[in-house]
Amino acid sequence: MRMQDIARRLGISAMTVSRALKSDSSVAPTTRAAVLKAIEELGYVPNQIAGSLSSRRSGFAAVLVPSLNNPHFSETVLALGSALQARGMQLLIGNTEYDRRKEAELVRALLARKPEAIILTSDGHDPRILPMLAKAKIPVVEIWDLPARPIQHVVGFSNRIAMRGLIAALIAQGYSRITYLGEADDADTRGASRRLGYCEAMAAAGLGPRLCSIGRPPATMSDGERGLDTVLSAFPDTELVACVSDPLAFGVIAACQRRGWVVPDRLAVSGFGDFEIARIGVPAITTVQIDAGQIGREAGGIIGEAFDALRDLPLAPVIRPVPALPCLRASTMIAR
Amino acid sequence: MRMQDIARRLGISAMTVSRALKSDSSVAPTTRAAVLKAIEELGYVPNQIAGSLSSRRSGFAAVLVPSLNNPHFSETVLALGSALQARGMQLLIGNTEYDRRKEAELVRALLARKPEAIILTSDGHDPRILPMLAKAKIPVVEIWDLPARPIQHVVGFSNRIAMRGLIAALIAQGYSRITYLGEADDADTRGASRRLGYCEAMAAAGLGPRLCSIGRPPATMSDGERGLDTVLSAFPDTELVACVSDPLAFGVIAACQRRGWVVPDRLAVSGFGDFEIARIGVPAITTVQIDAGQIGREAGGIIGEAFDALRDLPLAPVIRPVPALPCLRASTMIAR
DNA sequence: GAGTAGAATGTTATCGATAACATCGTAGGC
DNA sequence: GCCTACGATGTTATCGATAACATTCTACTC
Repeated sequence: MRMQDIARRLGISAMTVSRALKSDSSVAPTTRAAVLKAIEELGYVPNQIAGSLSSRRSGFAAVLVPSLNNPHFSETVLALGSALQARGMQLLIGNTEYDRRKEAELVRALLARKPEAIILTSDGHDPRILPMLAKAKIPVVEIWDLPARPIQHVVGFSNRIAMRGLIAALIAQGYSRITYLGEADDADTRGASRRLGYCEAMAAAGLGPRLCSIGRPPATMSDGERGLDTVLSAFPDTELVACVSDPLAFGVIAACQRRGWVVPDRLAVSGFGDFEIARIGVPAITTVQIDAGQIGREAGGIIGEAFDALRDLPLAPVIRPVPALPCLRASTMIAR
Repeated sequence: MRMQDIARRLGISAMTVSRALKSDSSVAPTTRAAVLKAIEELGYVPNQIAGSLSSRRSGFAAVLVPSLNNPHFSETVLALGSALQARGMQLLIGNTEYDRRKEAELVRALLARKPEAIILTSDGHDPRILPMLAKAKIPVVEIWDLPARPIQHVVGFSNRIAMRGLIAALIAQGYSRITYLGEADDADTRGASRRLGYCEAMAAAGLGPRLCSIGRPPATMSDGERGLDTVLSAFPDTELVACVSDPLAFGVIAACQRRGWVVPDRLAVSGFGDFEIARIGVPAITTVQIDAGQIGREAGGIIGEAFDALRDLPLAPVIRPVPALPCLRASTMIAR
């Protein structure tokens, strides 16, 4: 069924049907009512593919995340989706699985759908995506990090500085034998940045780095459970395990509890990200607070601004930092 | 840039370029190589919107889930995405937020994109979506429940029977003062089914229902933390709190631990879904095991079969039950 | 060497909506 | 009462790829 069919049924032209469906055009109220009624009765659903081709507006925005299982990214995607829905846009989600090559393939596949904006979870990108993005001439927003050479707009925070701040705060609490537990894969630059931040904070305090790694990103609770052994065999005198993320930290704590160890008395543990589990779990987990929803909302806002800006006068690149501050909780609160 | 431009550059026709891009057509190897080279050099990205309109194949499948934050649904979506990617299809994700009206709107919006299949998270549907789905003439798969009147294909399990089985197993363990804690909203039929299963199991043992509710779906860990008070004020003699989901159960356990209560000695707790947290948390949580990934993979498989089946001879409706069995763990293991 | 099969490529029409321009009619100003 | 302006609607061309059919041209058969 096409617009033509609706039109013929009412003795009008397809164009009038088209106009009746987009509320801004000038159509007589009675005509519009008749069109909407006919559409309802016939169960007509417009073909947006044809509409997109003709109007050169796909109604899509594309977002690439490394993982959907991570509650943080899903929350960002959720907030972004809501923000864009207000502008009548659908979100196309691509899952890179922390794989740079996969990201490049997805960028190509998604650009073929002519998105009107694209959101990348900042990470080391395959250089080949840059010309493709440039040619697409659409707003690009990188989220979840502050890249050294931004492509265009950015909403995020420095994973390095945030982790450095957390470790510095913990050192200030009196900890010194702090061991870092992260993922094995360096393609995940967010993980690598956090590790670097840890190293810097340790160095600033005159301490050497104590690095362990387990599993591949994203780090899971199960990785944390196994990770405790790794940490203890490499650095038996560890006082505090600084984990790359909250789920990993939770796993380490669970492993401690299975051994009958009290956290933080026997071993302290910190995470990153302020997942719900960090607030609710017992003990509550010391972490870096990130508002994943805010990142999505801000990114949606920037895309809105970019659309509102004149086409010929594109919006100047926006770099919008979001807070990422240490939050000390019971898992590292020890009287000394 | 269009195919025309590539073609002109090589002195061939656009059609040949089109054929070179889809490997099955007959194009001379040298021609194909030249085309691919030119495309690479020029950074040409085909316009899939035009392609879809012409070929009447959108390359999309649409999936509707009540929530993306729920690790279960995101895992299903992930597995589904991988299964469909193998067939070169992209996944369009819609978030219903447990809202039937929203679901209906999304179905309409997504059908306008001409998906080649649609996956619904089974729930009470708005009746208006049925004619729209019928008209779309595409495979429809309902997942995560066994609806009484399936639309077409189904991959899921009976939430009612699964919960009934879990409660029966717990009663067999010696528990009798079992209080149910779920969400307040009945629009979430999966939650309502689980509650019904609880009631049936209690009735079968000659016990009356003890029902509490907290928050709106999806139940969070925070809801669980607050829920303990609700349960105790309504049924102070409760021995076991049967929660509608694992995160809720985790919250209840956390609240117990904050009170210094030992789970399960002072109060036992059960969940539903076998989330990672149920396995890793201490104590491990008694639950109903569901393989969320399997649901996605099976759904993808059915869609594949439906495509392979002749267009005129559509695949007969497939009802594929997945296991959902009780898994007794430490959170209810008490010597009696 | 005529005939034919089939590989390689070109031509034309089409998918279904919408942009851009054209037309018609009527209300209101002078 | 004529003219203008604009509201309401129609017509035509177009978006960019691909299906379907047409056309070459080569290689091989008998």
